[in-house]
Amino acid sequence: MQKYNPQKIEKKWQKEWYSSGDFVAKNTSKKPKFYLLDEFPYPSGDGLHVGHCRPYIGLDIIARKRRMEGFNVLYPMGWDAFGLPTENYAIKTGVHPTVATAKNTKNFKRQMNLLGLSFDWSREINTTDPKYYKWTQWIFIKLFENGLAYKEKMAINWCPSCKTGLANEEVINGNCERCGTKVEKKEKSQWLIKITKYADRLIEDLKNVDYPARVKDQQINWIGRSEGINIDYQIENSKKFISVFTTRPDTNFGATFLVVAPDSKFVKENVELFPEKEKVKAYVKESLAKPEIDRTAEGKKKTGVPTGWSAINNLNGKKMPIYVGDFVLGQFGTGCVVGVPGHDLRDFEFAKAMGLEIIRVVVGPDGDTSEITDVRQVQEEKGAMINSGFLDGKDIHEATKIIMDHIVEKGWGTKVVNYKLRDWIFSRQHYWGEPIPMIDCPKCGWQTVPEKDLPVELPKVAKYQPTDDGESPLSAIEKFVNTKCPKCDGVAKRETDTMPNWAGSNWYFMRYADPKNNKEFSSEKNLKYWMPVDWYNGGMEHTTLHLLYSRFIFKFLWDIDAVPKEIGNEPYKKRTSHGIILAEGGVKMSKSKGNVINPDDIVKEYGADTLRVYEMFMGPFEQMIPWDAKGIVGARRFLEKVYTLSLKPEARNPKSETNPKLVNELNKTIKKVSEDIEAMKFNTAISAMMSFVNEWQASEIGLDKKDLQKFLAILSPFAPHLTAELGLKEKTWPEYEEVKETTVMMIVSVNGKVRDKMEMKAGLDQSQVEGLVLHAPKIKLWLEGKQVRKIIFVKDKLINIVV
RNA sequence: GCCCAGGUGGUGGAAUGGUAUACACGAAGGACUUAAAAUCCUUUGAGCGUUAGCUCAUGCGGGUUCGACUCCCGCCCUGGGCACCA
Repeated sequence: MQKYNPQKIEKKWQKEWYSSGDFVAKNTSKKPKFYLLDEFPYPSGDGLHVGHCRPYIGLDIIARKRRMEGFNVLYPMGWDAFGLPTENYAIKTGVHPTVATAKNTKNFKRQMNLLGLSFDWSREINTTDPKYYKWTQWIFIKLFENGLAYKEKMAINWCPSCKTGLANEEVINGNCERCGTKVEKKEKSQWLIKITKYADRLIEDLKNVDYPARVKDQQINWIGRSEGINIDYQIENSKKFISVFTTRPDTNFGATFLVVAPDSKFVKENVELFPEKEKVKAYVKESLAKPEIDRTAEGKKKTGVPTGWSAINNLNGKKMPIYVGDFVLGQFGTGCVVGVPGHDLRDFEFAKAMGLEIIRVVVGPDGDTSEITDVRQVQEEKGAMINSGFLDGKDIHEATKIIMDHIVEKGWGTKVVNYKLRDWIFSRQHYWGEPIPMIDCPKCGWQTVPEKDLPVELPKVAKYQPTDDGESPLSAIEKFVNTKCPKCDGVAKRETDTMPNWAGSNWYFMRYADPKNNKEFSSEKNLKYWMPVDWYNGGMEHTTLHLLYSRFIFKFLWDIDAVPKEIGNEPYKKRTSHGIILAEGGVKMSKSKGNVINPDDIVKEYGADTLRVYEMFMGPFEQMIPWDAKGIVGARRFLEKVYTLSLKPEARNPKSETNPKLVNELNKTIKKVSEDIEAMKFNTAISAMMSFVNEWQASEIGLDKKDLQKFLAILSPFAPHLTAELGLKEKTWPEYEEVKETTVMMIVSVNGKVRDKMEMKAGLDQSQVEGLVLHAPKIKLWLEGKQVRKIIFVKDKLINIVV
């Protein structure tokens, strides 16, 4: 008897597949196209661990099924290789990042091929290849030319450990996304991208894509749209106005003070004029020195100082003192809020801390109209108006509409929409990234590098170390920095900051359509054929980073006709997310904990097909799941069984015939597997095949030649090497016949409790079943002395007698 | 605090209104073997009972329904995201 030897057969078939070009997608085909994509990895020196493999295997199953269904499938892979670990490795060892990257990608590719993944390697891309990042730079230039890239001096998030600025999306709980260091505020001149201009469309167009609800929710939340009104209040004894953003103008009769943020424009412009300017200056200095996280960590404790100025409420002429307080954010709205302490928790706390007046303008729960002295009386979201002149008695929502129109009509303010989303800080002070292709001319200002001079290549340097003063290491290289102005030919300097590591992944999915094009980032013809991506899988951690950024950049390129209009303005039709694999015991796998499982070891011990089946069987694809070193043997045993049973003589004998019961089971299994793969329910697809194999093993005569082909076909996306070895010839996805059962197991219950199961002919109607059931001795026992009140009947399934 | 997902045997999980615990791991017993491994067979939610069988059990408490892991209301816990966003 031959023994299942995966190590031997897997090598053989991989060699065959990768040399034959079986997985190479064609740019023209009579077949319908299907573009399947998983996020490309950062090739770290540690190599792949088993967690990386899960999404690749899952999508590989779909890719293989689609090919069998007659699609021209594009399933590509590449490397998102700019980033800090490689740079840090270069700093430590002096090995150039290009060299380290080449070594790492080679290792990653070896590991991927070890799993038999059906990637089209003819389209392999690398974001650090100058031929690739030429186009990343080109996109930056287009953004600049269209007014969406600008340089501004501002307080940015600064990671003192990585020595670089960070985007808001890269700050997690006040810490650096990469290294966890507490982020500081630092004044720096930075390139920013106006993603906020696309905020509405990034929300609106989610309606047209098939993403999981949690992904849509998170993006919508992150963008944080709020509709409201900017009200201008005149400053007492002055011609100046102060503008305030509010979503609740209905409560404006209850406004008793104004608070401006320490870093707001209003403070910057007027600080010298404040009667209390010394107090204000001291407060501003103190609060800006605090890292943002410390400020919020102090929770609800409100601080502030009066400016000495007051503003006048247009509605009732009331004088409202203006304070500076750091619970107000400088970057949101106008950097200034109107305090309605009776109906906003934060305003209440501020009023209490400063001893300011509190006016009730909304009736509280149970009709409470008393003076507000306690936090629990602060009514925020519902109620009817009171003490508010012409709004009295109205519901707050109705009152909001009325007062908005009133304020606009009177010319006291304008309706506006604000977003939590900020413009994207695009400058990094590191070596290993795309140089920003801009030149600063003392005469002409910022100029783009002409397209013919692209790419601006990273110069060879001896020192990669980022500097403490926040300057990029490139700034020390005079040969790189000093250049000529493309406009006036005068002496000018290059931008020395590089792009964030998200830049290369903004558009990579389009490069796969045309990876070797030297004239365009991707040809119109190929984009029209392949885009949009039909199915994009990736990690939840990218929802408000890469996924949002790349949707934005795609929309921009669509707007400027860099991509054909007919492919639509969303890059990805469907998005799914995989759960990460945890180490045994449910903790994260990490090098420092020493609990990382390397797929190389698993393949060596059990074979790639076993690893593939196990990773798909462990649990739901989208769910986080711990690795179980013992559990994997179940997958191996299953494949062993398939191997042994497939080599049985009847499967080789053309005259043999499968018994009808097993044929029925096979049909049901094909149906289940076909449907489950589409829903990414790989775990239940495998359990159905396991059940089938158990039946197959138990039946005296096994599958015949034809049925064996069908079974191997549905197993092949999961265990492609094994099924190829067992002689799978079928290149199409098998069809199934709908199984009609002749007998059914009728569930008999009394008062909803199962009391018996009776086998009977299928298709009987209620009276026929009643006849059989009501006289059955077991049931009679339950009905004795009781009156039948009602009978519920579900055909071929269940009968419930209510007594 | 807000938004989202989840809570089922010893373990991973299955079942989206109709047989709760499929499939797999582990464990126990048995067969084969000089022995072990591998393989195969049996048992495996808890309790009561000699058996037939009965009762209880899907985080907790209510509700809807002939019937609820599944739907509704109120809690508790775990994970993820956001967080003084006016």
